[in-house]
Amino acid sequence: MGGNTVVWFRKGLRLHDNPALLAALDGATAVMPLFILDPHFLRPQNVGGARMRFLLESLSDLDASLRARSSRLIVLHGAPPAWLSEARRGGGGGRSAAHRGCGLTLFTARPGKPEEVLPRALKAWSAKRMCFEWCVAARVQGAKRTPDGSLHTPRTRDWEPYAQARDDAARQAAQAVNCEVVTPVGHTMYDPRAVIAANKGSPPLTYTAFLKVIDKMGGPLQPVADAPAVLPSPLPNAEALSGFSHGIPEAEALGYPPMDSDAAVAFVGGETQALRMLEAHLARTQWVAAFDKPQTDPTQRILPLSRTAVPSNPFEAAKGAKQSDGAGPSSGAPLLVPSTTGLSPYLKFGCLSSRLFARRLRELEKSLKMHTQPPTSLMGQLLWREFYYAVATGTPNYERMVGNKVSRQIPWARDEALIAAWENARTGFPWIDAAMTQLRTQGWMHHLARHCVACFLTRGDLYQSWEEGVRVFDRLLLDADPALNIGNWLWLSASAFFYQYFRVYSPVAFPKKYDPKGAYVRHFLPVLAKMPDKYIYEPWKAPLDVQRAAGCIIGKDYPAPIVDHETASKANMDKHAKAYAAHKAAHGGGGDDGDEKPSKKAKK
DNA sequence: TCCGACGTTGGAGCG
DNA sequence: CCGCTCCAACGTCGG
Repeated sequence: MGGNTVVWFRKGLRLHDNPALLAALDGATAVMPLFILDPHFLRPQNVGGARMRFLLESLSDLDASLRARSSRLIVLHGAPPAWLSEARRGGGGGRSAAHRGCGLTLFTARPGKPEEVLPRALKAWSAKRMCFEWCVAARVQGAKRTPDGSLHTPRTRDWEPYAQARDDAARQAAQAVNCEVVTPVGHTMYDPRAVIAANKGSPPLTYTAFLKVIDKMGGPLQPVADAPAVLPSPLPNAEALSGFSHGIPEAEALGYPPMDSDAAVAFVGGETQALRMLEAHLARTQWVAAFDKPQTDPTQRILPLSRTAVPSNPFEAAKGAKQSDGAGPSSGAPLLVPSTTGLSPYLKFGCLSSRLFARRLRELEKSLKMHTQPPTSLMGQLLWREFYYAVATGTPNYERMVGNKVSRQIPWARDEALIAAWENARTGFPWIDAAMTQLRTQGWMHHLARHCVACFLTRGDLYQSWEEGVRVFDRLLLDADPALNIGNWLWLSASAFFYQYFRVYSPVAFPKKYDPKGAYVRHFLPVLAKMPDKYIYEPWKAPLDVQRAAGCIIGKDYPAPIVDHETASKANMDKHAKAYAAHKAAHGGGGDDGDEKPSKKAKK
């Protein structure tokens, strides 16, 4: 063996429990840890500012950890400085251009794609082996329309998700220069392909079925390895590839506007912070033991911590601090802890290994007399992730409704104005708009808040396609992981996995249970800061003099509600019932696949 | 083939 | 504040 080896990082931005990295180290003389800033992801239409910053921070952290081990991260991109300054000036940008944080030009020429960079790099470095993490092909592309407007995504039968095409191209590039390619599974505990195989060739479609399958399979396939103490150094001047720039840029240099002040409080990217957060959570033994997902509070906010002085244990630091109900992110605001772990962004980028998390959880659970169980326990949350990965891997056209066998075919309405109102936090429902504002500024929402806004956009109120929701979440969430994001949208829209469409979240009653004084809404929608508690979730009901006193006139300072929730949700239930009946009519008599459109003549 | 229990997280009204 | 029932209405699994 021996020779020069490349470890190509995409997700998996960590040194601990990194199978691709370990495979690269085996017998290598020089190891080039490589990250390519893919222009596909440098577009605010595809990746929002908060996630781009999280990524760049994660890269800096990885670089620092590598440098402490006599190595370094080689970050290559094809953007010459002139291209970047062009980006900063902004320009077009389609429908996204008006959004905060989305003022960047749509680029037609996008140099520096991995399939351009890799052949040059492998050749220049005389690489004998390249290792990268195997990745499920579920990348979501921008929304597209058919001329008749009936479908939401292209109907090309052989349309290949982005990651699949990228990785295939990488393999070919390596083969062309006789470079061996190794692609172990590192992102999940189980190889999704093995789960599918163990279930007779198709993914399990219920959580309990999934649990049975992995029980049969035994433990996770891969052991959990520590970070290597030292790495073979990369070739000197490995970065010097003509035609490409190198180094980790600032988000501003990539054309992103300065960070929103509220965004600054949320998450700091990188493996170092991920492990720190993990330990902080595991130290709260009783909290872990009692963790019961549906009981966690969606209105708790992320702790405002300084990006330069992160407390080693935010939960200790938060002790004694009171929840602020003031408007806006005031300086010196008390620390607020999320009611969940907030580790999802770290799992998405692989700053934290799910297998390390699971192993530590299992150890802790063994030491406890009693603890909660899947699906609602913390371990249960990690297993949901595995479940969705198996479904995503085994479902062609997973990212869209048409041609997706697990998705019910629903005749969603389409109204650009409604979608835009939802996306831009202008629905007139404070709970929905506050949650969407948290998403837009911080890149994170509690799971139950996601339920509410997803139900609202789809089956609950607006009856718009879940694909529109996927698109927005995919851009704005720090933790946007297509397999999980799409799976949850299928769930919430009652298109797959969950079918009790008559259980609709009320944008008024639901948040009241957790936060009757509306502190969460007041924080994210300062315009409503002075609205009396009684009207905080339905300000349109406040008498005009109350609105005046609160300095917030509905219809002027804050939108009037774009739908009547009671009327809309009832009408939508009826539509869903008809769509289900059409499905039953089409499949009841031994019908085949789900290609046929929902029929209008469905029986009641 | 039928029937009942179950499914991570609904709302409203009642006692 | 809790636990319970009902609400028009679901599909899946197992016996």
